[in-house]
Parts: sequence; C-alpha cells; structure tokens
Amino acid sequence: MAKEANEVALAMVRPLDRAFFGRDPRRVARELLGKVLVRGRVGQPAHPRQNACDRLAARIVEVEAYLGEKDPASHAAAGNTARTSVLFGPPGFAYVYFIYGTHYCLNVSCGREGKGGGVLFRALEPLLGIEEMAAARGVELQSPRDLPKLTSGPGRLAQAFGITRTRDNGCDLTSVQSSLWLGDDGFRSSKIGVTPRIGITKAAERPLRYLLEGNRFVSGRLASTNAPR
DNA sequence: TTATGGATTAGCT
DNA sequence: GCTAATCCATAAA
Repeated sequence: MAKEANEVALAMVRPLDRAFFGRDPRRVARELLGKVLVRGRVGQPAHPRQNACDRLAARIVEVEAYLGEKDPASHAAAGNTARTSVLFGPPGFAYVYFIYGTHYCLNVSCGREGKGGGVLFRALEPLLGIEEMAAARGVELQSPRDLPKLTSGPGRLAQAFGITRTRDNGCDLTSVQSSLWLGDDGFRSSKIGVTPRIGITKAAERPLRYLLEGNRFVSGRLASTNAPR
C-alpha cells in the first residue's frame, strides 16, 4: 500500500503544557481525545540528524482515567512505590508498565503532585510513520482494513511506537525535546462517548473510559453506554 | 525467598 | 470462546 495514501500532513503541532495535565484525570482524559502522540519532531523544525523512521504521529481516540490512590483499579492504589512513583510525581510525565509478561502500556501522570492520578492510552489513529509502525508491529498492510491492527489497543499502540519502560518511563510528555510528547494540531473532536473501563476487575462499573464516537480505531467491542457528562 | 496474578494480544477451536 | 505467552511488582513468609 502506498505510504502517501494514509499519511496525513501535520502542519503545526503545539505541545500541551504542564497545566493541561495538572487537572482531574477525568477532565484530562476527555480533553486528550483528538490530541496527537508524537515520537520525534513533527510540526517542528526537523533535526538534521533525525531520519524519517524516528517520526511517528497518531491521534488519540480512546483513553481511560485512573483517579489515584483511592481508585482501587489504579496502580496508585498500592501507594507510592518504585514502580508507580511517576504517577505520584508532577503531571505530564509518562508512566509505562509491563503487563501479562508481554505488553507495555502508556499512561500520562495527571492531577496534583502526590495524588497518583493518570490517564491510560487505549487507542490511536495513525497519522505519520505508518510503514514504520507496521514494521514495529510485525503487521503486513494489505488494505486500509489492516490499519487498526497497528494502534487499536493499549499493548498494540505501545509496540507501534516502540514504547518500553526502560526507554520511556518518566519521560516529559510536554517537551518537544523529548522523544515522546503530546501536542495539539487544532483538530476538533467529534462526539465523545463514555463507558466503563475495560479489562479491570476492581471498580469495573465506573464510567471512566472516553472515546471518539464512531472512530474505527477505538478498541474492543463495548459500545458507548453513557452520554458525556 | 517464593508465590501470585494482572489496565493484553494472537492464534486456534 | 479459550488460553498461552511469560515479566515483574507486590505480598507473604
């Protein structure tokens, strides 16, 4: 498949600032929908030594809020440990954990320092670096129907972006100097859906999963059940 | 020191 | 629909 067919030009992407993440994780989760996750420099002056395979970008279409120490489903419920210390630190930093012996998952720390809030990235829509994402995932792209295999699901999107704990845990997601950061390209979100979180056993009934209604990159089969608050 | 199980995915029935 | 894969933080001892 031609690379140009699916890649979208990103004119300007402005990084999100610390204050954006220093709010309630539910608010941050909702407002992260439509924003862009970037690996490398996109919409910024290209670095002379940077090659194309370091430039990845994808739109956020599904996230979950984790409310911190008092949320039993959150890793922060165990308190501030070596594993979860990023969640308890200042907002806007990457919390990466390893799960089921096979997958990494990406979160961003949210809310006031010490509270342990965070947002889990569950699905993205690829914009730039699609061939590189397919290579990282070991997926052969034969039709547009294969695209969701790249970034639809928390483990998948982490693999597509080459995210690991060693490489990315603690990374500042508000800085374009970071190899991983979050930005706004002016995209306006369509209708937002809210449903219970997926794959958890504790506090599983709480509606803390946010998604762009009708977006084909949203993971799972669970349909939207609640109107936005 | 050892035991347990999880914010998942792919592949097979 | 079922389950293996297979790491590591945490709890129990």
